[in-house]
Amino acid sequence: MLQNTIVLNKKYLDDEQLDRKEQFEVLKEIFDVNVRSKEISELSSHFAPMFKDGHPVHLSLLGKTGTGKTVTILYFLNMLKALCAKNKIQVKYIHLDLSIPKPCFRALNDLACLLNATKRYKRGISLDELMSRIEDKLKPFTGYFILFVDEIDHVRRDPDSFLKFLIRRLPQSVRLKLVVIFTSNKLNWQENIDPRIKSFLKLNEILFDPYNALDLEKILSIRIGKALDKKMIERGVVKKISAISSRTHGDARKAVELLSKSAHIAERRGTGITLDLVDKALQEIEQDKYVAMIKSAPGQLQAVLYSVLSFSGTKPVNTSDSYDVYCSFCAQAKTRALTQRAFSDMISELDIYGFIKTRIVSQGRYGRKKEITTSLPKEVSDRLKEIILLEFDLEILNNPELK
DNA sequence: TGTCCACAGGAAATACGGGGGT
DNA sequence: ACCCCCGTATTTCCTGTGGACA
Repeated sequence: MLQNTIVLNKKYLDDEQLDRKEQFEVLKEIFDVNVRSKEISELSSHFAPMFKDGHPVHLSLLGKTGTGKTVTILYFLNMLKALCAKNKIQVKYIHLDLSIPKPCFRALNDLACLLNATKRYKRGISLDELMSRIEDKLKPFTGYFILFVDEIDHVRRDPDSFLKFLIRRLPQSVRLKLVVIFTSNKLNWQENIDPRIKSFLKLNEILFDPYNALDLEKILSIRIGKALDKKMIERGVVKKISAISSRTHGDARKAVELLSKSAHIAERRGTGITLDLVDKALQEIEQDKYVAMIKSAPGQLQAVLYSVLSFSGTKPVNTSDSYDVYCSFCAQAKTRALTQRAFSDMISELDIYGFIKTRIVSQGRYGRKKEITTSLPKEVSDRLKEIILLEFDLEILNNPELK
């Protein structure tokens, strides 16, 4: 009845804390209840030729974040590996994780590192050199080589040469049978690649739909079984979380996060998880997102946000007015102020992140301006302002603009 | 219809900073 | 330690724009 009885094993609420083996255990349970079974069977038939000495073409997995692309394929590859071992088929797979955007050089370097072909370089070695080292490392190998490139569209700066290497150069210089699995959340990621490479790229596509409420319910139930005390959860909570999540994003990770947050709030309050708490958790997650984002943002962006937010009230502000405020903020914070041009870029960035909304309005004779409105609830914006002041080590700040 | 406001936003130039080579 | 190179951040310069106003 006392607090701390809700969460029994909190690491099962956060994948980061699970080691590989535990992750696979969870996955196995999930797949055992027929979640993603359609995709798994598509995968199976795609790789089936391997058992008849055939050569599957490359594969592209498409779907939004949190639809389980990575997880599913890792699970599948693991099974495949076991199956191959049983059938004496040589196979090796590598998971190249590009979830953090990186240039072609880094991507290749990462790949080389995964193969133990080189050490990690910042630069100072040519792309060509990297490629040859990778090739050399793979030359002795003759079986199937499955390269899982996660988030292919994150290769910035010259993605073509990266693909060219994988699709054209590598297969020609080694004897192994290469199967590349691409992952992307952009359905059209292939559209802007060099047509010459594209014509070489024969691929099969598998689409991952967002999870529906039923799937999410299954996934959540498994987590609950592992992590929480069921008795402390009000009836309908799982259904509610699943419904909200499937409606808004269909992202399993976020659904688990919502569950986790609800549990934490409940624990803090010493109550069970109720339906109301779920709403509360939802709100808090939203708020945390903004806070985390602004904390990790560069100082200039924080300053810009502060100056915009300091126009309390809902009336729109234009760029030059907020720029003035920004300048005085910088003066007090002893920071150098950016140009108006750069300031305007910051504003657009804040718009993209959703801190503010902007709209270009023409006032005819009186010029064109960008109207800025904040879309954040007051409490969030107050919280953000507080944090920014803290970051700048400014305790009190009188708002000179509000005279 | 033409003018002209007050800024938006593109392009090129320049400053900066960190890492590798020597 | 010193210099060079490269990627990124910021500045400088500039062209473009919708519509009220005359």
